[in-house]
Amino acid sequence: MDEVDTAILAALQDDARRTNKEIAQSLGIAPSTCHERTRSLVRRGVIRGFRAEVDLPALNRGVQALVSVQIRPLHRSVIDGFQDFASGRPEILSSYVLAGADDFVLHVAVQDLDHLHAFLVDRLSKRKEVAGFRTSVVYRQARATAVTALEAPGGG
Amino acid sequence: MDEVDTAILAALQDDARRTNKEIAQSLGIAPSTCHERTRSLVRRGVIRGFRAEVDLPALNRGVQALVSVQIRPLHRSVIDGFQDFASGRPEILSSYVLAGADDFVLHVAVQDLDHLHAFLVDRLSKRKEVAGFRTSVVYRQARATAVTALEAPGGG
DNA sequence: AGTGAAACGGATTGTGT
DNA sequence: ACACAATCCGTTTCACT
Repeated sequence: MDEVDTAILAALQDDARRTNKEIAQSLGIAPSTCHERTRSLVRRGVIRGFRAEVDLPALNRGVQALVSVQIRPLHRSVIDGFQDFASGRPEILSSYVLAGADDFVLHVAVQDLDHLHAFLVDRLSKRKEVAGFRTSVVYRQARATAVTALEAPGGG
Repeated sequence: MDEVDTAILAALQDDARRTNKEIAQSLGIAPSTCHERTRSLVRRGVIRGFRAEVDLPALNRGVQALVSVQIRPLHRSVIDGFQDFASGRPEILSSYVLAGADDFVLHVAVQDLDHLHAFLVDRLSKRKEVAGFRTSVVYRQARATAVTALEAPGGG
């Protein structure tokens, strides 16, 4: 992970369709070099994949919320079962399994507040393992443009 | 957003480097048709962009956490200022502005627990507007493979 | 809006330095 | 690691339906 790798990674996180030629030129290296570096990043697993990013409002998902959920009993089978449930629900973008007071956080995106309420009371509350939950509507979200490598844990 | 648009969207969310030819073939349509559909999705803003997805452990970011933060006073300028701070910190992947008891949730990814602690006590606690925070370490995360459109709010 | 074909350009590979 | 060149293949455009 030198400077060139980092720059390529930043470029592809910003726009995965940027051509190899363009990136090479912007970095002042040969296209063949840039190409091999990019292949290496994929081969080493630094790049997990290339994905299209969708606009949630355009898909009738103008309302987002983070839902903190407590699960009981806190057994592996129950946790796995709830995560399977979460993976199967179209409303849920991602789910986090946590340490601490909350066992799960669900990132949901739905049409409007009515549908959020319906999801919470008709779907989530119906689950036997759900001991409680707390909902926070998302006003705004900001994401890092490019995720960069941090210093090695030992070498920092 | 008909069936073809949805299928193209799903394919590109799964792998943005899938070729137009491949997608067209899998859907049983002509490459030129598929190409125009994809262009339309981008033009209409349904596709916000194409991004490389990175592997956090490969970038020395093996520890993730969600940090709920309370901010005071709750003025626009303070909220915007804190969000700017969040956008500038390399540890932070994304930040959410919320309704409810928590004003912010920060999704952070750092090398290890030592660095998480250091970020919390050296960076976050130092901010005057931070009235309190609660940290949940992430054990696991699951993301939806493809985000699909939901029924229109009025027509459902 | 969809199709087929033709032109264009970048990806990919191999060779040599 | 870099540069060059040559092939391959997908993208892109266009005329037609």
